[in-house]
Amino acid sequence: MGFGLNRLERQALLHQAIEENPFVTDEQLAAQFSVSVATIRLDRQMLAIPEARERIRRLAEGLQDSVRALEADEVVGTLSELSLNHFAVSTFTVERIHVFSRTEVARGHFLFAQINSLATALIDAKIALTARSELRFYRPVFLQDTVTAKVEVIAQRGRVSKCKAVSYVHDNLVLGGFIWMLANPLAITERFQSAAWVTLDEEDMF
Amino acid sequence: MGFGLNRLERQALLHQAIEENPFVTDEQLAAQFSVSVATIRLDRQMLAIPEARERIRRLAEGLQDSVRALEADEVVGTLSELSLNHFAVSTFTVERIHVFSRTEVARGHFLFAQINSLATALIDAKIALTARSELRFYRPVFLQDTVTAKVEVIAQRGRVSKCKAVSYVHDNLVLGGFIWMLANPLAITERFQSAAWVTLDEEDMF
DNA sequence: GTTAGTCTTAGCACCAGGTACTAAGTGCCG
DNA sequence: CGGCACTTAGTACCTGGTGCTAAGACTAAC
Repeated sequence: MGFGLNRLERQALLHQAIEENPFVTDEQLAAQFSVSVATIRLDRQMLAIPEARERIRRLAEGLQDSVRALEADEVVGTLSELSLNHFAVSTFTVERIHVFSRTEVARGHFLFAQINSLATALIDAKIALTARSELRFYRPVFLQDTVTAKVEVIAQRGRVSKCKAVSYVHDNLVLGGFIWMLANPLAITERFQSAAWVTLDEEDMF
Repeated sequence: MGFGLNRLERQALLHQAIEENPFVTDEQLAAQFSVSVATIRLDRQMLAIPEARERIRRLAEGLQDSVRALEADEVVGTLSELSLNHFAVSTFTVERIHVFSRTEVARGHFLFAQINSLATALIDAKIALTARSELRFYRPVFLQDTVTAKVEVIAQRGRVSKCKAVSYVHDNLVLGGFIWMLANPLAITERFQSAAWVTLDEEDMF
């Protein structure tokens, strides 16, 4: 592989190879292209491609960022309005990872996740968990669409808040229904001992 | 910070510190805990914590894996049984990214995602979309728990399948309810022109 | 053919962030 | 006081690099 290439050809392929597998070392690349390690290093320098350890570190940092973003925001989508215990609005742009590759239609659970995150942020409590949901999915959402969701508290009984949820793409209703949130469930750390949670029955779900 | 600790205290905090920031080097840790680099190395060895470069590499590899998994699978969780148009079972182990960091309780939308993915896989059609859901969340699920979900077609009218959905951790009911799936929606590519989809009304939702 | 220029290579010193091991403290406990 | 757990310093070695210089190979122009 990679014999009889001139410098420009090799550099183009080099770029590609590193993109494909960022974990590859200069030594492996040298073997792959039948040149010396020194040549690979010069090529990398010309192409401004960082060394393997740096490439790996950047990958890992990207991951770190996304994990942190998820932890920090607690919201899928970007929160644009928030009035605690009243209503909240977020927008969410559908990316490649959210769609069925064949049809470019967003998977339903991402639409649910937006609503669910929004409802979690809306409840003014240290901890808020989803207790129930009733949702209708009216229209498919496509790659690149921006979905605007609004969740609104419409009733509250004890620790349970009933919220009305809707989401739109432009003026087209995408999803609508209700989601019930439970604030500060007792004894959350006593795994599956949390009686207060389990005993919520239909009566509590107004 | 970190003065006057004995070995066990220091090792516990060390574990925590590295988990929080996997990019930290032994030198930084040594400074943080006011001990020598050698001590940190011995501690890491005892705790079987790999070196910084290895930690970073694993993070980066995990990222690659997870991106691929999401693109490849189409299913959140691992499909363990599938009888098309009849029932399907999957398991899903709750990881760090799925939980609220404070409480280590899984976010509701991941539980939904498991059910939704399973229902999508279950319907024997080129394309299947979520049309409606009614779910109760009975118990919180924690980090490291393995959730087993079953979705079962209980009725079918035209292109709509009504499915019963449940998920458990061991024998504890976590989530239960119904999800309606729409098979082969017409004109899916005509964005928001898909009349057949929008005109589904309550009548169709048996 | 010679010469100039480009491209490639080898060799060397140096670096961070380690591993693996030995030897020498240090502090506390009975 | 001895003995043991713990900590530290020091050494040699490792990988996957950087940065530099000097030398060789090839080509193209004169």
